[in-house]
Amino acid sequence: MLDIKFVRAYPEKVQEALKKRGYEINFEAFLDLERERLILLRDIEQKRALRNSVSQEIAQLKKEERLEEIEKLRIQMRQLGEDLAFCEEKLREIEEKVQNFMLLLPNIPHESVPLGKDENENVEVRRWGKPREFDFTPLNHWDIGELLGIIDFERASKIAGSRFAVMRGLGARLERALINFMLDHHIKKGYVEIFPPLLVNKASMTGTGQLPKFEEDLFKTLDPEFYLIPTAEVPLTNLHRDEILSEDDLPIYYVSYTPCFRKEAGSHGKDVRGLVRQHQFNKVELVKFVKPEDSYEELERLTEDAEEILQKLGLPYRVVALCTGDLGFGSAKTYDIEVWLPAQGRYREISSCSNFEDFQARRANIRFRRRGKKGTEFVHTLNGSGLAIGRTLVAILENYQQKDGSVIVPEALKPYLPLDVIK
RNA sequence: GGAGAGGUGGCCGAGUGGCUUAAGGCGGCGGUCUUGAAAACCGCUGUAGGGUUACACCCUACCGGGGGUUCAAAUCCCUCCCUCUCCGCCA
Repeated sequence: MLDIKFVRAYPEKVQEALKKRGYEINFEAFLDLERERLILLRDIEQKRALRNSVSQEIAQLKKEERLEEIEKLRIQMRQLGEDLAFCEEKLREIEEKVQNFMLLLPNIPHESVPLGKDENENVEVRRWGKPREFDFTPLNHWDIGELLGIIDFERASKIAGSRFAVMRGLGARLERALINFMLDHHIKKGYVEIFPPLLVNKASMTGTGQLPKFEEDLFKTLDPEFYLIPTAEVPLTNLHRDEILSEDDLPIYYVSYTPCFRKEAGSHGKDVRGLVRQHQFNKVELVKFVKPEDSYEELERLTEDAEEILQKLGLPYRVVALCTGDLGFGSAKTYDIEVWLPAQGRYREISSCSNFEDFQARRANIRFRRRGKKGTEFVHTLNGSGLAIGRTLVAILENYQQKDGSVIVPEALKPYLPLDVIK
């Protein structure tokens, strides 16, 4: 959420910034509501002040047993109370409208974010590794997986449906090896491992920005009502919801392996085959809580931490800075890491690292107090995949495949999967 | 699923209708003392919104959420949520 005082004071600045993201927002109705809200608020507070002082007076008169005077004041105050109740109801309605408007405003992009209208205008920042030259036509990962008997899509669709996979034998072990390899890497870099609940409440989903705008992407349970997490970002960021941290607690680094659940509504026809787009997938996620002045430096380091996984695995990749039009709802700046997939002949997203600045912190009410200073400030939150497990597995199968259909196990993974080849 | 207890400021914890603008403690900040630190002592210290150039001052709200009774609610009533304990069931 944006700072309402800022939006109120500089609506044209906010409008202009959001235009860069492709949002055309009219602030007139909002500004009218805000004006009305403040007038009403002042009126209500004055009435409350009057009631409070008269109540004090009544207490005093009661001691002196001046009953007729009390009765007179009571009648007046009953009248005021009814008036107040009416005004308060009206204020509630206005506040709800204002709140709904604010919750639907996306974050303002950082000044360093390239201008652009969609993913075609993202800017490549750097490349690592050289795509391997094949002396045969590389297979798709789903063909490799089926040939090796390590991924079973057919039975997955029988027991669950489309966009699910069964990992079998060495496929399951490879998945597990990748999880442990990534977790250990990040723990060494100073992240604290968390294993959180995979079902969360509505307040948590609102805190990180999935709700109210993206309800249709989420799986939900009935009775009792819970949401399945679409990413560990949700429980991790909400760990400190409604907390006031001390300056000495920061920065906080968390790493977490969790399954993630997404409806993938609106992606019909995209990536229908293979592991790239699933309703359930595993991911290792990084989340940081930092002081505002450090957040852009922390974004660079978080992105590097994710990149190092690909470097260790010897998988070629590139880093792109998302342009204003492709930026996620709550993000002020995002780097995507894209891994090379030889069968598709292109780079595909495997990680997305974002600085939310105080956007999530304001929604989730995550603050900190500076040593020796009065008052509180919102922390900055960041997160990034480090990495998506399924897509990493795809990249390994495709990049390390051999002519005979077997797949070489990358050196860095051998402590976790003590084999030379998967065959 | 059944029975019971409880949710109060950064933390602990008192408070059952009006001198509560929430006692007291811990923590934090400042000071005295000290070569320095600790201890001791003294003072200050909740969050948010509005009025304001102003974290000076004034007002309002906030004691799990929502609603109600009342001139007045942390306190009484209703309702929902959450936590803990015991029993039952269970990986």
